Amino acid sequence: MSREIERQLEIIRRGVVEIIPEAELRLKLEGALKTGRPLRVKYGIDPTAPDIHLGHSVPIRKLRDFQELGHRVFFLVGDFTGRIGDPTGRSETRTLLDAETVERNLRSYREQVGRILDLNRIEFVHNADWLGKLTLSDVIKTAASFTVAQMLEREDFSRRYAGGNPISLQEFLYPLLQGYDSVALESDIEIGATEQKFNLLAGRTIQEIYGQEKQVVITMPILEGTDGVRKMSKSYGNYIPVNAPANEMFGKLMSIPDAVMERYFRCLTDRSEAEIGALLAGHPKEAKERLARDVVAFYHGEPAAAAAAAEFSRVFSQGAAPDDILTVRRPAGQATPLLELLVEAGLAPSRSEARRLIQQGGVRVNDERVADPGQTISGPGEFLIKAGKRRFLKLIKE
RNA sequence: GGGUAGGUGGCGGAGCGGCCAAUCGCACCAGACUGUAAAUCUGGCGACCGAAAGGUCUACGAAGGUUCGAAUCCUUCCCUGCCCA
Repeated sequence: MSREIERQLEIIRRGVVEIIPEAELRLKLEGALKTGRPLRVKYGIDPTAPDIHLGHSVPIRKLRDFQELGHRVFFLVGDFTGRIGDPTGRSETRTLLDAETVERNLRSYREQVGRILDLNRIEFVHNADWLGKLTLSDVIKTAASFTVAQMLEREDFSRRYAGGNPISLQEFLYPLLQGYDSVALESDIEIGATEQKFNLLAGRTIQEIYGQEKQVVITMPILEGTDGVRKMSKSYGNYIPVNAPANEMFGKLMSIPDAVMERYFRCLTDRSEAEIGALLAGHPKEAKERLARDVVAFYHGEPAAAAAAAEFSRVFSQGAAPDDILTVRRPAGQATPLLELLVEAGLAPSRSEARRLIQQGGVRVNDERVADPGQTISGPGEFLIKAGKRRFLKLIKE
């Protein structure tokens, strides 16, 4: 039995930042094994952000570990707390989402998360079910367990406070409510990114006031985005969606700086430390290709990953056009103005931009650089238009 | 409630009557270099017209006003920080 516990602990420890406290986790695992009652693992999600990217996949992959170890994974949909908005610094009061929107977001969420773990073994719960029923006395009881000074320990609060930026009082409620969720769920373990640490720990405090056994907190690293510097986030534009097509996912993975390859291996693949070490000791490009293939294979399967790798090498190493390329047909009888074509096909956002692109030598037609923004294309025939490094268009004049 | 400082482009942050579509930094785009990297260098970076020079329109919290002319002055309103209660 202790061997089984060690086995589970080893899997759980992999890739985590902190387990608070690990001794309690061991006890909980022992209890679960003894009674045959699996642990309840909580993970909170925000119903306003249905775009799941590889950064989100880090904690979700950890949930997958728990799922495979036979524990119960709960996805807690923050449909109530979503009204408050997690204090991320740029928070503003969010408009209340109607049930329909929450439902639609959740469907999209499920579809995406289903790419990472088994949906049939996940329980989705909504915190509006209980938070909406709390009385003012309940809220006061919960609020009494924290002081303002404790709240201000939270990094984003202290930073904003020190910087003279606004902190809305309701933001203080967020960790309290998230903590209460743990009470309602009788959570044994809560998983979140390191930036969630304060909120996760609040769960322990609040469970204690309600006389429950405290949850164990597991924090997961925050993955850098494709810029290699800032955290992966949709608003920074440095993210890789989990539902990105294989080729796109591969390309984006290849664009990360070498320095974060190690992080990506650890957070996104199942490679062992020894394997990672060996790969990093070799040629960086090969290591990065391995990384990209591993990750793409996880989401799209090995054949698709191999195809993406081949396509990548063809398009970018050799500068050839990709397979599936946007194609536009125009009558051969009249000259097609290149400027308009670029905008209409979405290769440039505006005519001004398209003009700039041409003036800067960023546009090629059949591999020949275009110098004149007034250039037109006359047919008949096929023309391969390339804008910048990775935007292609095929024009057929017929 | 009183005092005081502010609200400028995706962000930070200059400007404080005309030379401002707005210095600069970040982000972003293109070119060079390369391992499609990253770093670096060069150029660009509101929209529309133009080969270009240049022109037109929309923008500096909101609405009015003063002026030949306002991001810059005045009035009202909205929002925020700080200090005092």
